[in-house]
Amino acid sequence: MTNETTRDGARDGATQSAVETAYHRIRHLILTGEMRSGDKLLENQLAAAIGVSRTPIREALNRLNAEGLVVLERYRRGIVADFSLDDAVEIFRLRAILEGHATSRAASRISEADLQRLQELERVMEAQFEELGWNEHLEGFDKLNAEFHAVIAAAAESPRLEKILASSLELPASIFNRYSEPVEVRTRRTHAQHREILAALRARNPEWAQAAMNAHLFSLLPTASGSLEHEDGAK
Amino acid sequence: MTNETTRDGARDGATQSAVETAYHRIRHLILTGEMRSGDKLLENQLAAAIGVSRTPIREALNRLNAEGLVVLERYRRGIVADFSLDDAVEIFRLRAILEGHATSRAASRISEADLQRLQELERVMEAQFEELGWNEHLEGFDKLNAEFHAVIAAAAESPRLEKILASSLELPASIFNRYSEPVEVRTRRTHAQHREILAALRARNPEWAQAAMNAHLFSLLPTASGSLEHEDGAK
DNA sequence: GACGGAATTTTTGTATACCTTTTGGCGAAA
DNA sequence: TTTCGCCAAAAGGTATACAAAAATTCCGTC
Repeated sequence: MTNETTRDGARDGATQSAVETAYHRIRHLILTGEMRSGDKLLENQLAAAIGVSRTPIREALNRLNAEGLVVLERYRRGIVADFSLDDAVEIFRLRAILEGHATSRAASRISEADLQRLQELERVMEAQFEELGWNEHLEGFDKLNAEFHAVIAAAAESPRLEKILASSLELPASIFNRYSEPVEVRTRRTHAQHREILAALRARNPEWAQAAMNAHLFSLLPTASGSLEHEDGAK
Repeated sequence: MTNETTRDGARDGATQSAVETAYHRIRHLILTGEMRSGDKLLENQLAAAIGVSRTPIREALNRLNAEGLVVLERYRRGIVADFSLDDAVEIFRLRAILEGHATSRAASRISEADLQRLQELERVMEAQFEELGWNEHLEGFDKLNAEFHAVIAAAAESPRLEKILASSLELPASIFNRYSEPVEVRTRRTHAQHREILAALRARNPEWAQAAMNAHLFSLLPTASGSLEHEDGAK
């Protein structure tokens, strides 16, 4: 029962702590949609599934609670947070403000190496899209896209800003896809916008970079007309 | 030694949890300057002082770590975070951006009751200042001022924005006073600025309100010339 | 059959015990 | 005297035990 690692993907050199393991595992479950809004998060169950005791599970849940991904109430079972359309809009609005600011700062600070990295990331994203088509490229895309934005956030050289963007303004991909335009519509535009952001950073033009990032994020901003046809029978 | 409450100010009706107690107590120690940057936060010691076990202490320290007030490293003793001038500038810049946005939103949403509350808060702040003078009014001022800003943040009706402002962009008062202009210079101006923000909110003018809040915060933004004469022997 | 409430089970909150790692000191060798 | 390394003490990390609250079940009553 209590062998150390039941099965894991994150087994690098330095053994990571039990709470890190638990945190990333649970977070992944939520962000990928394997656990859906309202699902119960039972400490014992999670502890057994991940192979650690309740203590690190509780610590992980508290972090996720602070990040807004789970809802904890005293003596009540934790549940996966629910994201309404309003929540999605709020998150994108705040992302636009903060990531726009970050991009502006990055324009005058980013290193040549980071610019190369951004270009490489975008190149791979577009190549995967050409190769795999609309839907199959999504799994790889999310990861690469996250790093694209993370590189820019880091280049802003504002640690608190970086942390807020990374931890307080996340949205599960499933929720995002529910409220946003369908992939087919937004993919090509996203690539064009990424290229423009990159160009603005290369030009070291803060205003342009900020505006391009804002345009990118606001174009993704969920609308009531997002994709009403989805309506599956879950509810 | 281990009686439940050695001494406390937060003893309301509903018994609050041990971690809440610990969190608020430790946070207060840091924000008021009773514990200074670099001071060691030993779990056993805090547990004994507050009268709970290590478990809630650890939870509280983790929250404070996420908020940036303490620094935790695996297997290392926690310490009170150090705030450089750059940190203070960063915090004020982000506060200006986010609180400006919040004030803009508040202008078109704030209730009459909240406007009354803001006016009352400002009235008391000014009265205490007139009565007590430059320095003695400070303890009361910090609390009232915090509520003034909190009321506006709440009126923006953006829960994540409110949470970020309340938890990720705090600065210990002692640090603030170290880097900012001396009280005598800023107090009267602060009151005038508060009145202007209130007027802009009353006028329900988002641009004005945002600009007034920005002016308020940027005027407080620490500068290298802040108060260089302090130079005590700590360093 | 539906409703209400008490007993039981489940689940979370806190304390404590145990393990791993760091920290600091002491002594030997250079 | 300094430095290195080892050992003991201290501190954090995790597991487990116990307490308190909530969720659920099971009856009895209407």
